[in-house]
Amino acid sequence: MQRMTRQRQSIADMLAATSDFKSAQQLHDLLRERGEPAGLATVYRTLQNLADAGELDVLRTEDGEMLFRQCERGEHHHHLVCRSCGKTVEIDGPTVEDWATRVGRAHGFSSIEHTIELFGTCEECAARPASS
Amino acid sequence: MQRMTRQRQSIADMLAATSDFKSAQQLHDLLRERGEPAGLATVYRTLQNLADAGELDVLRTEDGEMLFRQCERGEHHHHLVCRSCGKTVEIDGPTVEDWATRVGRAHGFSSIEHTIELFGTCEECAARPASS
DNA sequence: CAAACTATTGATAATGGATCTCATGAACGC
DNA sequence: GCGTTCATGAGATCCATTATCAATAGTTTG
Repeated sequence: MQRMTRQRQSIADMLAATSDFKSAQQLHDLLRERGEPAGLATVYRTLQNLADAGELDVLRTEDGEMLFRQCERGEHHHHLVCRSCGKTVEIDGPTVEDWATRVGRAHGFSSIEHTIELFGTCEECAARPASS
Repeated sequence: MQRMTRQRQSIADMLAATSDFKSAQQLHDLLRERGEPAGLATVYRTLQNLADAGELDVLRTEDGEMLFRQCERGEHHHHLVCRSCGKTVEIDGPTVEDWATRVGRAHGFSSIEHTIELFGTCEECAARPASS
């Protein structure tokens, strides 16, 4: 049975409140700062569960760290992520979807899936010299 | 100065001989089996160098492991990878490249990079019931 | 060819994200 | 409340990758 605990509630709230991709560690820190601490293991577990349930989108940074985000739309879409602050824009690209399956088929591949993520520096971070 | 050592030669040969994406660990094992062992650190370092020099393409598996492959073309391109046998086809998509930067700019992002990989089942693997 | 110079190697330690362990604590049905 | 059972979390563990650094081996030079 699935129980609603204070930690799960906090994590869910946190995710609902932000619109950026965050790592488990970041969430762990944010929760502590907010005075609603949760064990790191719990954060990881909860994120895993939510991701499995399809309630979170997951992606990996260049250095392999997992980032999570609660997305507005449930349907398939992609992301434009600021590599310095995590700011995220949801993108859909019918053009690209078509291109992907078309190219796949052309080479005799079936059950085609694709990974498409865009990374860049958002306006604010580009303006700022270099801080956190 | 860049020196040509036995290890580097072996690793380069190994990469030239295969057409599939391989992990550092796999290459390390293959080299040992072949009787041309190289330290794991050396394998990682060499792969890193080659990748930095743009002579290798890198991608990450779902569980975050890095895979390397020597691609025919030096220019930017993407891959269509068979998820069951690793067969890889090099893809280029001018359409997609444009789309990526266009979308990025439209949202005020700069220094835009993108990750686009296609996964599917190749003809041979689709025909075969289920083996390795 | 040998000495000297220095890039490279590699066994091993260190890192760091993610997962596992398991005794303790908290949800919730009754 | 009570008890059953799931959840928590501090710390151990895993595993890919990177750093350390003394020993080794390309290269150059005399």
